[in-house]
Amino acid sequence: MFFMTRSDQTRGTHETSTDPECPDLHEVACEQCKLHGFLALFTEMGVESHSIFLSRRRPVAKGTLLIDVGLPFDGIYAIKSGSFKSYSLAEQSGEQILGFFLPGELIGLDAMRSGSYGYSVMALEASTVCWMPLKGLDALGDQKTRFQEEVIRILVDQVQHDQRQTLLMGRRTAEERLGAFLLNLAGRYQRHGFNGEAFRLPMLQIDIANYLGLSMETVSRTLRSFREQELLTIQGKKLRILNADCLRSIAQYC
Amino acid sequence: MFFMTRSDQTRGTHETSTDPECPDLHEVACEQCKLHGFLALFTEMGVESHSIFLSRRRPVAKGTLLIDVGLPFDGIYAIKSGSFKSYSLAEQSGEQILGFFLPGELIGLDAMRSGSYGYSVMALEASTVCWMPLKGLDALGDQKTRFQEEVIRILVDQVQHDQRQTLLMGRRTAEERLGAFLLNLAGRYQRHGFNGEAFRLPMLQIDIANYLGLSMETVSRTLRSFREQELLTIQGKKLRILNADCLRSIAQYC
DNA sequence: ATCATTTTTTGATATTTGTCAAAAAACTGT
DNA sequence: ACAGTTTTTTGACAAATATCAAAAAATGAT
Repeated sequence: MFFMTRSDQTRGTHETSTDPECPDLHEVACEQCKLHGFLALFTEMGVESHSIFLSRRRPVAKGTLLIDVGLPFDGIYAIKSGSFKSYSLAEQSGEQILGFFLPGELIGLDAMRSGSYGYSVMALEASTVCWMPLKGLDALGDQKTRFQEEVIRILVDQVQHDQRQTLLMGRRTAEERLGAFLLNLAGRYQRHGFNGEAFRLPMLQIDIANYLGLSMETVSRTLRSFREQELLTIQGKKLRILNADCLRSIAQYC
Repeated sequence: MFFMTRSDQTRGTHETSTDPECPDLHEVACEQCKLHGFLALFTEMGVESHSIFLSRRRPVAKGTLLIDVGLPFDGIYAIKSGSFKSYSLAEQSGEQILGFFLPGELIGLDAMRSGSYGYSVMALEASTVCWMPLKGLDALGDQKTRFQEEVIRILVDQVQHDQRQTLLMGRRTAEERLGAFLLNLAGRYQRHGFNGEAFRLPMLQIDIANYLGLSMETVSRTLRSFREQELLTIQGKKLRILNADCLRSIAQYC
């Protein structure tokens, strides 16, 4: 009671040193990026096909729209560093968060078929992306098959991710949802070569709440409860998972 | 108050005639089935490739496992008639419903990559399926490209469906979830050539509850509320949507 | 560093939903 | 048609979460 307040234990002020193992900005190596499978393929295919799919690096400032709903499909984006949220605007309830994107992940492949993007995508922080126009596929001839295999691989991964996500959202309690959400982020960071125990939580709590179908206040209170159970610590936007096993048992499916 | 009870208005006994427009069993025409795109492709390709993908009709009794978790991938199934649920078994909370499958829909394409099915699939009623072994793809040579385009098309559809589903699950209230669930089913029936206003609800309410992360009792009470608002009627397993606009405004995103 | 703005936290209260128990209704097989 | 079983419905109450209002903390700009 008189030793330390919870605040002293778990939340840093701007003077407190932050977690040294947690990077200030996540930047994925090209080898860890989902675009890499494509690129490796093009290298094998030779220069001419590679030129069709020229990938260009581009910075995106915080709050900028990378994709606006309804824009014609012009290719896919890979996140090099930073993070994004995708959302749609519903008449009645305003913005609805559809998902978050982390370094190494692809945006927009699902718009290939309909021909236009069905959502908007905004940078949550200063970020960089690589862009791949995906035009002139037919010029590849029979090598197109290899390309398609890669597309199928990625789509199947995405189907599995989305289904796990649906499961997550079906969970009842705020603890289950938020726990599963954090473990989901941890797994995605780890899959791309980052520390899955200490990472940035780049989105606002109000966006997490919107995404998980909870109120902002419940997200805040549940995070406090996790801190009090010593499952994790939060310093600013930096999160450290202290007891992943326990968090997993709370989240139930991950 | 003394005219009719709600029960008289909206629920039939076994003597009451059921909705004539709602079929007792949904059976999709081959032209409406997602497998049809494949089949059309094989016809174009000639007999030899068609023989690789020989599709066989097969009845499945109620309660039978079509797929058991962990079984090696041996092809995809298309539902000709009836319905199925997919589920996984979690240590702690038992069965977790992952989704429902209706006539015209495909099961198992996402297991192509991992090589084994990640869930079990059980018939909710007496059903028939078509099976396509998906082996010997390489023998197709450069026609494989056409096949893969079809796979991509289906996977993209599935990604979009799953993302809409995730959205559904993120909705807070029981009315929003159940309304969105029913409209989702309606859309899927309609897409395969059935009446989207009067259709069977082949699954148990307890399975709907499990899937939506609600209690069985809340599902029952919410359906009653929908009946009292004259948004729909239910006679046994037969559902009729009376006021889709209002249901849509309750469900918010559909 | 300071001030204005945004974001998070906290408390009090209302609403929604889950849980438990029991009754009613629907389904199943004979 | 009947009896046993499963499924759905209902009521009472407990638990979880939303909402509203206000304070505290963090962030951003000058």
